[in-house]
Amino acid sequence: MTNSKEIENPIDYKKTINLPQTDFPMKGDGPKREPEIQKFWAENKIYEKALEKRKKINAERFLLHDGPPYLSSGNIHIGTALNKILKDIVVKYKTLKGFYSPYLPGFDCHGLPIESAVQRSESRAQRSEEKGQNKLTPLELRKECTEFVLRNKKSQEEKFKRLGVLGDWEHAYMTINPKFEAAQLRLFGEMVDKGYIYRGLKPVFWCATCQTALAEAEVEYVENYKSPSVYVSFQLTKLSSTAKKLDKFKDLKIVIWTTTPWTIPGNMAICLNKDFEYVVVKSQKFGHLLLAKKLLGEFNKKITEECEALESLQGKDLEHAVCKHPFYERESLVILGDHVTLETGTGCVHTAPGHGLEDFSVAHKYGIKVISPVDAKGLLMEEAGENLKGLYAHKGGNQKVIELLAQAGALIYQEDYYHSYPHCWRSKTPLMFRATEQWFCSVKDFRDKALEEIKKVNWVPKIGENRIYTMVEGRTDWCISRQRVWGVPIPAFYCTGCNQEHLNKTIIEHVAEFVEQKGTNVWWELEAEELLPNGYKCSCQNIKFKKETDIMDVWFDSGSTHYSVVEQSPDLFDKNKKGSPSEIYLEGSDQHRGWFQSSLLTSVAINGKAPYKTVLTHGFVLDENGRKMSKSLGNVVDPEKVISEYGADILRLWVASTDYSSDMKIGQTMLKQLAEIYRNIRNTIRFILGNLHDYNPKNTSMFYEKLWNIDKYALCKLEEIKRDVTNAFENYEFYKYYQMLQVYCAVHLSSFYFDIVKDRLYVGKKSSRQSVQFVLKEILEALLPMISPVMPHLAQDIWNHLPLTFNKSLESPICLEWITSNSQFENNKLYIDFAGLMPIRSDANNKLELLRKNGVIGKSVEAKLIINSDKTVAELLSKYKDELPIIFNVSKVELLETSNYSIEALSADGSKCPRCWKHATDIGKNPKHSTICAPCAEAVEEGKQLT
RNA sequence: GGACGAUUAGCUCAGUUGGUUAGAGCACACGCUUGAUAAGCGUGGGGUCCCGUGUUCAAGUCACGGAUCGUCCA
Repeated sequence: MTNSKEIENPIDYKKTINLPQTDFPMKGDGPKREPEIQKFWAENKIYEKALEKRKKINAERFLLHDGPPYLSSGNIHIGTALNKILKDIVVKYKTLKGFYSPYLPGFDCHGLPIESAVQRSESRAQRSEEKGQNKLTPLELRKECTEFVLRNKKSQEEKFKRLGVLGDWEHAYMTINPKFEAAQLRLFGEMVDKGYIYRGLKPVFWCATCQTALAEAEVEYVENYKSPSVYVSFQLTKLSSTAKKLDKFKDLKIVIWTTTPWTIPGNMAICLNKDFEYVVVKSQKFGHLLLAKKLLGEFNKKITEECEALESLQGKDLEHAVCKHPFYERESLVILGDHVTLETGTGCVHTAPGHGLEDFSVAHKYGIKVISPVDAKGLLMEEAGENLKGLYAHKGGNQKVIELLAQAGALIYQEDYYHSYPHCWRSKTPLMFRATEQWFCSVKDFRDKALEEIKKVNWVPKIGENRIYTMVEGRTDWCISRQRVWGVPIPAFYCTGCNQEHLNKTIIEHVAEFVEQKGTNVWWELEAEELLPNGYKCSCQNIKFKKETDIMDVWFDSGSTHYSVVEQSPDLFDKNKKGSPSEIYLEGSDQHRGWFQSSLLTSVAINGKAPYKTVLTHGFVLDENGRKMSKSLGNVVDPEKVISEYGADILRLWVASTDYSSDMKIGQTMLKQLAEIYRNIRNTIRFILGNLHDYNPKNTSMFYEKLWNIDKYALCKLEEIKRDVTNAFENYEFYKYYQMLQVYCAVHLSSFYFDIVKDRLYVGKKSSRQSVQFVLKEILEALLPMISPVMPHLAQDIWNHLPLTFNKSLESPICLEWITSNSQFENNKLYIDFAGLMPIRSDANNKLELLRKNGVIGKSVEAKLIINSDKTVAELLSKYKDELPIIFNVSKVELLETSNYSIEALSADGSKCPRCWKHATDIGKNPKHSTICAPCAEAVEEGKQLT
């Protein structure tokens, strides 16, 4: 080309500038495009490949063991989504970090809510009507439950996958898998072998009409139910040494109050509150009586007397005193309990351990026997005495007891009392608490060990430790039996001859072998003798047995997963490894009472150690105003709707953005904000991709020393972000990561570095452009793994649009390595200098804004700055003299050393260069390029030589 | 009713052993930009630090009491 030609055909300088080029779309369009990305992951086995990569190098294992969500529905709610996403973030991060971190999802399949849902279901009701029957056999019911559960599992699984959660979904564990059930039975066998399992009486809600035990969920409370309320006196026969001053009242009686007189035959104790003040009064009609001081006024009104306190003492002084039962030759012990209140009654609580839960647990502490002389039909039994035998407790029983009390001179007062009382949801009849034979796990036998283990676990947040510690410390024995059919059977047998119970490791192993082959249905399919080892005999020589009909508490199922899932899998568990099988459990804070505890108990029972090293808990998800979500309030946020509107990455970003250590809020305001942040992050990366389209690291000999100062500064800022983000992930503080990522992209990159570097990228010389590109590549390579755990779809999308020259031997950023620090990029001097330059830049912006307001300039680059400053600042500025116009985004910066610091902004000298848009006084200096400024002319000439 | 936790700008979060005028990003308003353009830049307004009492020279921060919300338990 010659000069003359150029004059004839003036160069279109627009074609000589390097504008961004990329196909990476500005919009994520998650609702539409995420499923395609997920399909890609599945088809190309990205999860498996990421694991394989770690397995090859024999990487250290990091096991997050999945707490199984309950399959009572096919839908997932926002809390479940949060939980699964948190887990996925952890697993993806640990994998990037270099661990072998498999994720095996699980599902909790048994239990009453499922059994009830199936019984209530429409199809079920319809069918039973057609068949003219209402009761399914256990096997029929179990079949329907199985179908129900499998349907829900499929549906939940799809929804979890749509969140972008990767894992071994194909082999997800279910608590109805025969292998799982067999392992659970074996774990139970170990506990039996250690003597932790025993049979005892416990009061349960009992419906006499249906003749069955009811669960909490099946109980309805009826308001204004009429009960006979009675005040009853118990003669004191022995005082404790701390109550000697009461010796003088020889006829002293304790007054109790109850609304269920039929439970008096079950009375074994009287419970006082240790802190209350109790008084002795003299009644004209009844002699010396003892009751709580605060309730004396009420009591006086009832008996229409004005009794006065003669003596007073604290509840604790009466502990271990003894009374006589009003109509049996039996003692009733005075005990203490915190559940005793001063709301109504006398402050002395009639305690029948067979007829009330609180009574039961407080009596348990004192080793008091449980008696319950009521049969399944609600009739008082022989033990209650000839007078009461055969009477229905709630009707004739009540009446007769009152009569007997009156005869014994123990009835002080009687009236009708209206209160809310539990009823059966099916028969609508009043319930009773009835002690029945139940199976227990004796927690007290290994409580101390469990408490010791709790202290060793890393609880995140820390407060979780107190929560579970006090719960385990104060818990009574674990009642593990349920009178249901949808669950794992308790594999016990009873001799039909002598009724002896048979439960031991050998029997259980024998049953477990059947179960492993055929599932727990076998318990209902086979006869007792078929399930027992050949020729099994009772010590009474009988060979006929009955099977236990109770099943295990569903918490025992999930509480066994550390053994029945983790320890059974060579992939998840290394038999030679010491310590807990799982690195981490991650669930909602309600699981302190649930899964964390049931898992801890079974694990300590058989292994003597906690099943986890770390337990991370999160709070609950509330609506935008901090209210609980409920259908009736209409404030439920459905994760599926969030996904169909914003995409899974936005939902995942929400998870990362909020501090889960307490309750979290979600709503449209937040989601819209998150969508904005997502867009900003996305466009920041789009800018990088666009400006790297021609970048080929192989052909670039760019060394750190050659970089501009602002580029070096950008790299040392990047090092800071890399370090801080890694710390945030290590501490599971994802909301800190979110804040950092957001500020980094919006402030450090978009509004600072990218904005000032555009000039060099678009119109600068090759070396200047490559200096920037070197930095952009470093930033991009750091952002990919940083984004990948939280927004994997975005990361994959970026990956798919990387310039061709990038090394893409991997298929997905999920398989990358986590960022490592580069000490070469750390530059403390630069960091400090720029910390000094930033406020000056801010002052300059203020001046430029004034100029803009006055209509003198539009873009900052149309201006020049004159900076007056003292020596120190002047030295700092002159150090970066050449880069100041770029840093301040103006055409020229003039420095003056004066005593005062001030900045002046003026319209720049010269005229606008049509190529770089800066104002210049050297336009046309290069005769070959008469219309553009000198640096542009140089850049254009350089470009020509390159082509 | 009991135990535990939360409460700083419209939203998400900082705020160190108590120490200047309580910060950031986003959102909002107003400008600029058409070479990141259904993007980008600049400037600005916005706070009863849940309420009350106390300790202190000094309280968002410490103590006590209360409110609201949430979880578990009864």
